[in-house]
Amino acid sequence: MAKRTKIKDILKGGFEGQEVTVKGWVKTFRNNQFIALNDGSSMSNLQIVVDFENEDPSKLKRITTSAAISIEGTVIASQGKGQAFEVTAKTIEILGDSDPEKYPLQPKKHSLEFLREIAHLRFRTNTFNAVFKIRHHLAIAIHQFFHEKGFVYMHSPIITGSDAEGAGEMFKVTTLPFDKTPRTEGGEVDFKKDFFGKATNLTVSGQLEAELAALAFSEVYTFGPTFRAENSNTSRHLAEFWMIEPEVAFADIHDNMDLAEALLKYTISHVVENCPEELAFLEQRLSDEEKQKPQHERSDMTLRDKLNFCVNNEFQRLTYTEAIEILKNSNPNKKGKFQYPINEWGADLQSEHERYLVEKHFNKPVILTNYPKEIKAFYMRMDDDNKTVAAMDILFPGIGEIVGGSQREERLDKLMARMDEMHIPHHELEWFLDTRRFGTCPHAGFGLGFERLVLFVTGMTNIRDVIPFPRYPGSAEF
RNA sequence: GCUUCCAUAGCUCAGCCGGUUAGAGCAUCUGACUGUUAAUCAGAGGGUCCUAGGUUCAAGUCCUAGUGGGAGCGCCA
Repeated sequence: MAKRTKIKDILKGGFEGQEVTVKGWVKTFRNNQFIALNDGSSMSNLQIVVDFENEDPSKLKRITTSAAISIEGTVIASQGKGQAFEVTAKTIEILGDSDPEKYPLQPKKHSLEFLREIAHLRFRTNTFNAVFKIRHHLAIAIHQFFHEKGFVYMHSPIITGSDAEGAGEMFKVTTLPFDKTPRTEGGEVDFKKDFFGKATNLTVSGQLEAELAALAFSEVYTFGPTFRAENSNTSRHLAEFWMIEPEVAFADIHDNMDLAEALLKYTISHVVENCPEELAFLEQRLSDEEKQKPQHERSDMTLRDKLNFCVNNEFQRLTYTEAIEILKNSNPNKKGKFQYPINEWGADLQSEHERYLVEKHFNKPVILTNYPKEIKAFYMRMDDDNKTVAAMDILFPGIGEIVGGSQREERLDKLMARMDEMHIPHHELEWFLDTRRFGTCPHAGFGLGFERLVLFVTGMTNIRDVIPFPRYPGSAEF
């Protein structure tokens, strides 16, 4: 095949006067003369100038929106105003036709809901080009951050034999036939006959496995798909999502907060530096959206303002107890504006409370720590007061909880006592308890929801629009 | 799972108090134009008004149920 020059490189300059071959998909074909060509290397299109008077009219008719074409031609300084360079076509080859009567995308704004229904084609839009480029850069930045710090990237299993991870409903993994499942004498499903010889599920968290590795490598992280079979119907939950879970030995909750804050700032500023074109586009998109909203709901910060603000300011750290005091004395609580009024210590915080703290009271990312033990998981380290645990949640404006983590309970007796209180059978987790038997040490970690980070950085509002093929209740298309 | 809003052309939407043959912009097709920038201009085609019941002389419009979608809530990352 003829060597292809990427459109991104041509637009950068330095090709003037050269013969090139470019390939891509037609965005628009104007005036029977100008092709806007895109190959995905850049959000910007390359203008191809066609000598229509000397070109086969039947071929010109096949240059339709989203047709794949190959052009040989010369790079010249553009005679038009919209771009610095363009290519005058010498030969045009149609690689793949696109029937304009049937192709659903037009050169105009489409609703995100419509594009979600044609997720296989939405990659060809500017918005999703930008979103998935940023998603890529965030993933790379995460690996880079941990690699530079000497963390070991650990692959935790996707199929798990443990049903005690405690992070929600799980998807069953089985090869047993549904119509005639083998039964034990007691009438229960006999999982001894199943593929793994036991009941298995898709993982809801790689944390417990990451802890095992952390107590050997000191610093590890996982980054992989995670599954929750919850019937969650919101703009920030998915049934299949990607999660980053670092786990660090010889670290306490403060080290944990420092790590999470540094990770978020590093990845966000990586995107600010490396994706200026994509951010500029999404910023414009967002401000157009905001113009549709009533005045009081509009944000006075642009997307890049928000990102820079987040990078340049300390996250607000406070304890659950302090947060309850603020909420108790807040105007909306006094005026009865909260759907769930805050009366006493111990109440679980609702999203209206989190939003008040983050978006109204502090107006910046907030790290909440030391929650009551009753509303947190069994593995979190008990504080000296025996009432709270060393948990930490990071709350972001517009997103809510983006990180959930804790210092882990490293003391065997205390850990087992908590398991008993929460009715978690020890035999399921003997392997986990072994880490507390053989060289236990203080350690901490957290889970970062990757799509929630992508949501924040792109300024998108529905999590289904920041993962290529979203899975949620009632939907597993493509 | 709960609350609430929505469903009319390929897309985005209008359609008044229930009353004639359901409209617009964009897209598509035909023609014109030929340095355009979501090109422009002229014309044409395009409808199971989500589905099923019901009320009524008459339903896109009102009622009930279902389906699908959005937003909010819960579960959480």
